[in-house]
Amino acid sequence: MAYWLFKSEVSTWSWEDQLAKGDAGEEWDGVRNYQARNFMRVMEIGDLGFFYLSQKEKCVVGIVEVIATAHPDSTTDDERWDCVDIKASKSLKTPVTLQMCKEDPRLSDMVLVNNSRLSVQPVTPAEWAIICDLGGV
DNA sequence: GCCAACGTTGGC
DNA sequence: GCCAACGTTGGC
Repeated sequence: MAYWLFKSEVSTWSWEDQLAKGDAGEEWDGVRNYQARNFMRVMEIGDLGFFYLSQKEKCVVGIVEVIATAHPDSTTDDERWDCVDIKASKSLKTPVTLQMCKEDPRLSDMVLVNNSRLSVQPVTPAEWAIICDLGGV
């Protein structure tokens, strides 16, 4: 099982939007970046991911679970783009901010800290455990 | 609102 | 296949 991080903006797709979808989940569409797409292509059902808000909030607010492996993105006819389906698993008790990640030396190698532009990224088991701890889950 | 970092496009 | 130009993202 692997760990990931999904980035969104509140104005596009908020954590509340994701929660509202319940166990049915929703496809993580709109990704137009090869690196991000390649990560989605190797995801497996049951993989977990952080739900991160960029721009204003800049924090991890929840945990999601992959419920469908990569399939064509329904928002485009361009066959290059695939996406997975995810459902909300749980909310963090305390959002973990980007600043907290940057200040924690154990997270200094995190992709989020070093390559802020990548919208879907891998998270190591160690990083996963640290952020869950900081988030109170 | 600015700007750095990065990705993509297209001419050669 | 290289690289300049351009567009986008996201932190500050």
